[in-house]
Amino acid sequence: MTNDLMTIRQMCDAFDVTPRTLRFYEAKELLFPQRDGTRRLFTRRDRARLTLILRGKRFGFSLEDIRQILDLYDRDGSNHAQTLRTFELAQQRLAQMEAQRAELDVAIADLKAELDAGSAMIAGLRRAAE
Amino acid sequence: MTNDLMTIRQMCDAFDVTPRTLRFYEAKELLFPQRDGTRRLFTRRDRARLTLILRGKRFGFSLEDIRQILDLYDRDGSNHAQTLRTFELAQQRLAQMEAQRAELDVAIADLKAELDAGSAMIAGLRRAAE
DNA sequence: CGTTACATTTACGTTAACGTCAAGCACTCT
DNA sequence: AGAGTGCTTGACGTTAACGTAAATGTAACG
Repeated sequence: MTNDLMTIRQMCDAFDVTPRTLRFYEAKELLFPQRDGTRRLFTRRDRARLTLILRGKRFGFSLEDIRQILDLYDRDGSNHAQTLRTFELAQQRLAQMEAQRAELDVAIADLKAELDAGSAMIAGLRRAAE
Repeated sequence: MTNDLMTIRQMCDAFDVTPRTLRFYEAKELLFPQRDGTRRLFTRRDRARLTLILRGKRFGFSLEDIRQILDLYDRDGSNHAQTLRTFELAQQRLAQMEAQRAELDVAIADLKAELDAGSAMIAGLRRAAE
């Protein structure tokens, strides 16, 4: 079986992050590796948390958002209200992302239109430059 | 007819930007207002440029990108190669935006899936918190 | 002339998520 | 002992696009 404790390098290789990132996450209290003297040893719990952190980032959550969510469960892993809170955050984030996509769609459509229209944009630039 | 020269406040009202923004754009050499003593007076040319700047921002261009494009036409308003260059930049930006939208679509789909699947994410968070 | 209302320059502050040194300890191999 | 490798803790640097505050000017109104 895989050793339960991993060095910083093993973590970096396994999750494709830099040592700086792991130390940064520890400083931000997202991870809590054990110590062997001065060296960090990451536990199964750290790996589970890191997995969630990276997933959260893919969803566009900030590290601070993620830390808060993780903390909710640190302090009370069985509170149903906390679970609901997490759902709410996820829903909010989803709404944000969809709004962002909508804006992006408009911008893409506009830009395409200008390119297709025979360079209205270019003409505009000409005028702006005199 | 509208006065050809506008004060900073008239510009702010007309374009919905702050004075700081206009001064910032001048510092970045995107605008070149005239002076009445110490005060700025924005010309028709400045207004045309600002319109393009704001349009460029909607498309996600950085101010530096915009400045470069504008400069191309400042230095040579009739060079066909410059026009092509602008097209290229626009096309690149379009490709970026579409890639970004694709990523966003994946993230949205993933997040929806986790929410719909009966909180796989929540379960993961529980485990990560122990 | 005093106040009000805008204007100006200068310059530090903000935000996120790390990057990039610098200096030094700990172990191992030879 | 010396060399090499890897880990550690600081601590400042980076990026974009302004925000914000301080000190000052000046134009018009009454």
